[in-house]
Amino acid sequence: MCHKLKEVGYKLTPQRLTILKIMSERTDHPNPDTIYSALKMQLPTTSPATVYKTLAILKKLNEVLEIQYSNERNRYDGINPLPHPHISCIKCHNFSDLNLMAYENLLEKMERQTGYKIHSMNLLIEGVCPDCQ
Amino acid sequence: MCHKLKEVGYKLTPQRLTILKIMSERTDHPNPDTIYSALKMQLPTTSPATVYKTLAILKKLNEVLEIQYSNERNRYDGINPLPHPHISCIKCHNFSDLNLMAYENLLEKMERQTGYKIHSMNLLIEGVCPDCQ
DNA sequence: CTGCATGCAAATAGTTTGCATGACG
DNA sequence: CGTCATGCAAACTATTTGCATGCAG
Repeated sequence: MCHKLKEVGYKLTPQRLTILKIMSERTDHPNPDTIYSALKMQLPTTSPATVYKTLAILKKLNEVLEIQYSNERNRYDGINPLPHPHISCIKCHNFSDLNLMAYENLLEKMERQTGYKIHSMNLLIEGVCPDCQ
Repeated sequence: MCHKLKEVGYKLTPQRLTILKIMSERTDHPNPDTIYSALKMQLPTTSPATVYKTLAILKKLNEVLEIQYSNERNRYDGINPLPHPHISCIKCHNFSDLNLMAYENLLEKMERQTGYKIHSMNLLIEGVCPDCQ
């Protein structure tokens, strides 16, 4: 991530480095506010604007995946920035990746079926997880 | 729709009837603002609040499907209120249903694979439609 | 030392809420 | 005629923007 930022000409500030670290470590798909809280722990004078600006950059560089989540705020995945399916529990709000073997095939199949040149396929499943049932 | 509303005890006001009409006729998955504009044509003194309140009711009664659409505002499908996949063109912003034959099978398969009791599966594909290529 | 990044505050946009008036049943 | 719905305005929330100051390169 650092390399990519530098390469494209962005400065490596402490704020950005910290956000990169957070995004590359967390597996829980944090939203901007969660990221801001984590960032503030280490840099108390930071602002939400910095988080939003940095996420925008990372998103543009495809270093982070933005995930729509019901009517809640967006979540971000900095570990696997390629579009992939997610599953979320409506009770405990657990939010995790979903390994769907047929996913890649599906994409090609869809292109053939629709004639579209597909840029992204977003699949979000919501339900009640085994523990909450 | 009317029947369902009455049944559950909601009053059939001109505003609601007009919104129901709009939602049952439009195939373009309008957002709240589009619905409000269409409503205002027939009832000029109406307000956005009424649209939001009515959509909330219809959504709760499963008479309308709410669709997440990238970072744009939600869209609503009053014709087929059951969750189903959508495909959208990032150039002309066409937004349409997608007939995906394997969809129902996929749901059962997912329940078996994940152990979740699935409430909804939202699939949104974005790309460039044949006309825009 | 030059320009981009930060952080604050203000602005914006979408949606929700409170409440007085009005209309459905 | 009682109750619920409406419509306005204000509140609210999340995000974006403008701008003066500060720091990376």
